[in-house]
Amino acid sequence: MPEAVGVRQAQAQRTRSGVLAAASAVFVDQGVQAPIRDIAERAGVGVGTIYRNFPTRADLVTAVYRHQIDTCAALAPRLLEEPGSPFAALTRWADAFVEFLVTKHGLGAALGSGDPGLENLHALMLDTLVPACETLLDACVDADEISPGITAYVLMRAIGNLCITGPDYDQADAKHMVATLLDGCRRKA
Amino acid sequence: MPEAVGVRQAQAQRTRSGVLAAASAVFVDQGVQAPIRDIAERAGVGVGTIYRNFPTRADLVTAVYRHQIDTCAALAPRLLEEPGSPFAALTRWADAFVEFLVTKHGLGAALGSGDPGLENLHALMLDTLVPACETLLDACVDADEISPGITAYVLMRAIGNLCITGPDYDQADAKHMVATLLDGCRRKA
Amino acid sequence: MPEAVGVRQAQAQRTRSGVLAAASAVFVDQGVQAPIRDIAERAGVGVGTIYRNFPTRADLVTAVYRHQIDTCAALAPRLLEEPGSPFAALTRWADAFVEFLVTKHGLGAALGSGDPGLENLHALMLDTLVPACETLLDACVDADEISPGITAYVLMRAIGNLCITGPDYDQADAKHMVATLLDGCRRKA
Amino acid sequence: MPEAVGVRQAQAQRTRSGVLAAASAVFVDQGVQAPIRDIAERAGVGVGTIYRNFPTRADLVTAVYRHQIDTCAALAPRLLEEPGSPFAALTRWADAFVEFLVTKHGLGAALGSGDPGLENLHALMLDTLVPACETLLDACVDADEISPGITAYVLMRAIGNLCITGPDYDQADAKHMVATLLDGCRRKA
DNA sequence: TATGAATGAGCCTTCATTCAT
DNA sequence: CATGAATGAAGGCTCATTCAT
Repeated sequence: MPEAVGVRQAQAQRTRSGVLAAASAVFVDQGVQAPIRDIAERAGVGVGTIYRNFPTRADLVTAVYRHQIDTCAALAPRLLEEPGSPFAALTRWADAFVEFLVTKHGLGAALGSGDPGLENLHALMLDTLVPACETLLDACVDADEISPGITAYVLMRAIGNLCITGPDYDQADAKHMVATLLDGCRRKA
Repeated sequence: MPEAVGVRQAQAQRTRSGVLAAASAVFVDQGVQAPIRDIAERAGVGVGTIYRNFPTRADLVTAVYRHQIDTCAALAPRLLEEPGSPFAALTRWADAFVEFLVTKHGLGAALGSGDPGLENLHALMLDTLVPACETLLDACVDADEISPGITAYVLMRAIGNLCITGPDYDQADAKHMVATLLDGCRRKA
Repeated sequence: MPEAVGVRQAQAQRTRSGVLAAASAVFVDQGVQAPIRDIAERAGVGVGTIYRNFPTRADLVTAVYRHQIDTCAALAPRLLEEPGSPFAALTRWADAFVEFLVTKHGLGAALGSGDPGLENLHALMLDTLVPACETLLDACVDADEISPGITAYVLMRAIGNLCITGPDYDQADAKHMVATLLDGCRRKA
Repeated sequence: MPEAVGVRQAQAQRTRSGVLAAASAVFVDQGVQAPIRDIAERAGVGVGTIYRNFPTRADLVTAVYRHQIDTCAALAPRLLEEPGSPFAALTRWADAFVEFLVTKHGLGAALGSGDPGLENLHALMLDTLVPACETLLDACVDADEISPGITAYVLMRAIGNLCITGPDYDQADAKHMVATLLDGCRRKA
């Protein structure tokens, strides 16, 4: 009964997706440290199901953000191909990255926390976003728009940190500061 | 027996100091959310002693950092009086602030976490550091060195966030990014 | 596997019952303020199991006594239907109520303590026992056997208080005093 | 220096009185289980002073109420000497006892709790109030106003229990129930 | 004698994690 | 595979009690 297997796989996939959607929602409400049980309840599954699919919290966090990270990474080459200076492309890419971060409560803090167990999210960023950012940075350096000496990783980490918002430091402030930081990277004439 | 009272007060003061030293050390190791018990053990006292001296965790955190915050605030007017541009003074003050933050693991994260209960540390910063920073910013604006539109509070929050270090993003990186951010604040000619 | 679910539910029900039995026993020994841990140990379960089934102490206390309270309430109409005067029915109902109270060390005290958190036990009594007692009292008043002016609630509180036993004031004394109180309620010819 | 000793003794006595006054006030506010520290603070002394004067909580509770208990006991013979029936004297004495109990939050509950450690308060009542009550009861029996078979101790315990008040069972209700109980003790014609 | 800082046992509560069904 | 009941470690906080001064 090969169909039966397919049905079962499809069901399993649906369960996984449901968990991811629930986790995403709960992370926005409560941050990435939310109790596993809350996520299970929101997803309408047992906690065991979450542990089966995502043995560690970091696995879950990573899976939740993987798609958006991939999307963000894929944006870089497209921006470079568009007309305009490489620095403009970098700026627009940073906008997208910031947009991603500020809409996810606690993710920035999680990234910056050095929390072991979130290392694979860290690794995911290194593997996908950093290379994407690097192409943009390299293009800027080649165009003599920014000084060399700023690595993609450090820049992204800095941007990530700037996106940790709070009561008196909101998303607009974060965007403003990121823009200011990029401006500071610019090669002066 | 006035001496006896003095002896007891001195002993109590020593205990208090020991707790503060232990807390400071534990905060570096584990962050400001470290279990009270750990701090008590490090200080060689019972948990009750901690609660007696610092009824809430925020009281303890605040006490640990108050002296350094005050010192940092007092630096601002002195830097302004020295020869050199206001922007140079701002840069040097930021250096001191960064130095303060990066040597305290987790403080930046704590400040940025919006954690209720850390509100009075927040308040302490607002009350002492923000005015200090404001005098520097105002001087820079007056000297037409930076554009208006950046508030002291937001700038400090941004600097604070940039000082959340971790593996692959160390103190040197933080300083570099802060310098870059300040450079981005500069009025272009 | 519908049986599997049934098995699990049955097991959970057995656990719940075990907790209730343990709690009942511990309440007799130590009163309703006994540590949750003691109850968990007596039941042979972890504290988490108690909290899962009974989020608050009041939930546990209420559950322990609910069955007996219901039984006691259901007795009132049956006694009224039996031959004999309404006052005799009231007396016999009070006997049953006293029997219930004196076998539960500390319940009377708990009811009389005004302890917040035991409000729903209080409410349970108001909702079930007070109406039961009221029907008896009303019948007595209608039969001109007792003077109006005594409310069911106050009478039950008084009976409850009289059932707080101790050394030198045992169950027999409590019953004697309750009988005397009821006698005092009687309309004199 | 015999005067010096006298001065010191007088000072010690004043301290003791202050503690008793503070304890009395705190007991009314918080019940007899109030933290020792609260009493010490209200008295303006250190906790050690309380422990020195009253090694156990029961010692303190007992001392607080001793004077009032003595006063209440002394009332019995005076009431008997006044014109009127012995039962009227008993009623008036019960009124005084109730008045004493209901104005002391938690004392009734404490008396009824069987709490070991409050045994000496218990003993104090046995030694002073029970004999006083006994003379009244005996006089009533002699006058054929109440049936024998009710002991002074049990009656007082019952009255004490009836004085455990709460939100919906106030002092007036307690007095009413005590009067009803006494009425129930009365010999019927 | 008086003080009150210090101690630490004890209770409460949450939640990550396991595992029998 | 999914479930969710059960577990118990972990951390918070209070307060009775001791003892050096």
